[in-house]
Amino acid sequence: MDRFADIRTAALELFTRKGYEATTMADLGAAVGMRAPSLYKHVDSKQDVLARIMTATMTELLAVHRTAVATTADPVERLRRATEAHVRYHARHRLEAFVGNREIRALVEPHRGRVLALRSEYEAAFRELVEAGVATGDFHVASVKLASYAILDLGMGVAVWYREDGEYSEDTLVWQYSEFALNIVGAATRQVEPS
Amino acid sequence: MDRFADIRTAALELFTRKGYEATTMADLGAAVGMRAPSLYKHVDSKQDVLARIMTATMTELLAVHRTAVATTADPVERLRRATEAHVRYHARHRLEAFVGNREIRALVEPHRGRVLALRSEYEAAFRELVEAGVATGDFHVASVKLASYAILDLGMGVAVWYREDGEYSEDTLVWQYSEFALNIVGAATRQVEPS
DNA sequence: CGTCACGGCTAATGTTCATTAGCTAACGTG
DNA sequence: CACGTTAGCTAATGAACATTAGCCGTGACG
Repeated sequence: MDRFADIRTAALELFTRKGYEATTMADLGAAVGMRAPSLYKHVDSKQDVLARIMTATMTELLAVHRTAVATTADPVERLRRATEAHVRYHARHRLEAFVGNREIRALVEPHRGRVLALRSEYEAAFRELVEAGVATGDFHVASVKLASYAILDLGMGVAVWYREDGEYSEDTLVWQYSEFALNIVGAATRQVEPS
Repeated sequence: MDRFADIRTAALELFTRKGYEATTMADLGAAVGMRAPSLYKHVDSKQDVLARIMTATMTELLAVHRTAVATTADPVERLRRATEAHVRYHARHRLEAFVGNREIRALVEPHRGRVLALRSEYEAAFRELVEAGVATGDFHVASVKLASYAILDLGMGVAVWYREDGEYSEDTLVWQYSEFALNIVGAATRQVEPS
């Protein structure tokens, strides 16, 4: 079986719980049942593990975003789907998203630059989504940039506190947060009674 | 002059930029113009620096929150003021807020427990604010917890990207984000034309 | 049945740190 | 003008860590 997949999974958990710097190769080895030096049969370096996780994550996130907005032109629906994809990814892949957001500092060039570029691209995509809705008069915001940042930040938050076995199903969460996003841009479609 | 204040300031910048683990006592010393060992004339340990920063920050945040909601009983106004205080604090003390949010992992007991308790208290306060508005019918949310998390997350986001010399004044930001918060709980008071 | 690559191990290396020891210059106080 | 205290320094200490070297059992394949 692919030992690298195990290492990657263990690294996700450790990087999330202790952080990249505080995670030792011995920790990582122990988590997959081997000694630190043996890890080097599967990865180039600790930095390599982080870099692979982070680039894959950002690429994936960008991909789900593109898929989400691919099949409709309506600004409201585009933003809804993009937010759904955003929140769903941050819930379903919360460790990846968590590490991806928090450990950019630990990433070294050239990986750092690449990941930051992907992230800018992702942010720009949301900004354009909001802009489009403003242009059609569907959205009403004082600042496109602030509104899109706010929506993006919601996803990051989810990655921090969401638990698969927690109080909320992924769908409940996704649906609720999309509503929040539409509320933020002033495109509320319906009001919900308290539960 | 109080050398500790300088050290604290330098530590804030370094912990934000590189992270606690990646910051060395030599870095910190260099930032205030002394060698690493000399720092120990002013602080007990590296952990001590972090602990002092984090407890002070959480205590302060709780204090501004209490002041913000102290003088009105109207749920809408209470949430608005709490959000304003929240966002304003995260903008004005962005380094403190950033470190306070991100370095809990690096904090060791008993500080960690204390800071987490303060944070729970803060979160609970927001939850109660939303709950009160739902009770009076001013707010309309499917889940009090999700809505209050979403609002709290907005502040965290601000601490990440806000720059004092950036595009937005503190007031613009605070005002906009409070609007977002009220939108999130379905208590929108006005719509704003695009800028 | 030999052999070779794979994937593990222990031991060693060299570095980086936080922190401690112990020295000293400056300075305020009597 | 002694003198102790403050706040800096260099040197030392001891631990932790990423990574490399080199060894060995196992199992696939000829």
